[in-house]
Amino acid sequence: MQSDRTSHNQTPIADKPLRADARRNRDRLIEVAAKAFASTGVDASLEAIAREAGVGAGTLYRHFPTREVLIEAVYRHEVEGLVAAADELARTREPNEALAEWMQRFVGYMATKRGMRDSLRLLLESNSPLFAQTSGVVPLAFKSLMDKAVQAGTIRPDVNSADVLHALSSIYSASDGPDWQDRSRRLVSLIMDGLRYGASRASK
Amino acid sequence: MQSDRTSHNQTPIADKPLRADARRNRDRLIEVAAKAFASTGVDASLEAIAREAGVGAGTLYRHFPTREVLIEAVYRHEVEGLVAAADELARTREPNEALAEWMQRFVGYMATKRGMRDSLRLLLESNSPLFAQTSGVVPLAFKSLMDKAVQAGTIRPDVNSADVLHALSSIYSASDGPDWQDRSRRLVSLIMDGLRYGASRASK
DNA sequence: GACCTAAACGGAGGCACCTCCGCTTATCGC
DNA sequence: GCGATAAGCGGAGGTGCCTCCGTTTAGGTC
Repeated sequence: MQSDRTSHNQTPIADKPLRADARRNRDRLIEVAAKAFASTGVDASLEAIAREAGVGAGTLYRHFPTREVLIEAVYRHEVEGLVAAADELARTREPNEALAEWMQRFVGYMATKRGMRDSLRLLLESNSPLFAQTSGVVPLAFKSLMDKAVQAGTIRPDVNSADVLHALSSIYSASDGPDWQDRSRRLVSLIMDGLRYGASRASK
Repeated sequence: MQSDRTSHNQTPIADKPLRADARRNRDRLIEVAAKAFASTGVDASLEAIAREAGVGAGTLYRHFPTREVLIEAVYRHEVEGLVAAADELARTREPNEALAEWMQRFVGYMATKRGMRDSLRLLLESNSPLFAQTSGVVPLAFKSLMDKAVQAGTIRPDVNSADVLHALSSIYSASDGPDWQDRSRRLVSLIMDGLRYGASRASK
């Protein structure tokens, strides 16, 4: 329970025990920033974000000294959300259903984050430490969902999960027209049907 | 004298006939900006530049809508200056002397522009149209100076001008210590002596 | 529950960016 | 020279960035 006898709590990613109010403000800032970045883009006014979160500019800058740090935090939060959703679905739904649902969420999620597209791409290309930490966890979570469905026999076993994820990402990239929402949904369904095709058990 | 009968003066790089006051302000802005960029770096306050040039912010932004445009203009101006100096020296001095003098100027010039180093490198790497227009004129001017000295017999003929220019650039890059000024001067002299070594005629 | 202190807050203030628009002036035809 | 007028000027103003520091408060101690 307690291992902080020595004072070297400098673990690479120390989850320092923030004070309750600090943690509240931090979370709220990330939440508001995610919305702002998604709609306005990553150039959204930091002061506006602070204002909407109900804190002063000083608080924002204390938590996130630069815009980049805030962007990273938002990205990390979103990734965690996707993984958590996968876990939750895996626990509460049938494998087949969980997979289909998560795929829809993934594309919908990506599409709403249009504003962050460019900077995320930059982040991925740079050698940011963030990437090392979050890289791969989404594909991993997705693979796990697919494996479960394969085991249940509702989708075919001969499809590479990375390929499917890549396809989903492409859909997001192409989400530009006025009706991209519906089209994306249909495309995802199509992919899901492809997975079902020739499975050992019919899936509803 | 006048070829503007038709209204298509949209040459790629139109040297539009600016009004006298506009041209004055423009030149003054470039001059001040060059100094500011060299000392403070390319992040120098644009408002400060406008103030020092004795014009309003509006005037600066009308001439140079973005910081990048201003940087480009400064760079272009500097390149033109170097080329003009080469022409002038070639006309008014002995080939041998002209070459030595220009080399010293080149290094001195580069050294004072430390603040622009990074952004210039960026400019060179990017596919800015600026580069296509100015690329090569400095090496060309330098080669011309060297050729004249070779013809006069005061330097040896078997040295590649591009190599020498590259050496001069290196000196500039290494100009970091407290006495870089003197050291640079000595290094340039050394290179010049190397060029003289074994020339057909002794040069003073 | 009272008190203490380090942690956290938040907003005023200083600086910079950039735009907008009423005023000034160079230039040209007469 | 003398308008006319388009070109140019410049600074006020609205916004955003970021810091600094006096004030507030969470969370532990007795």
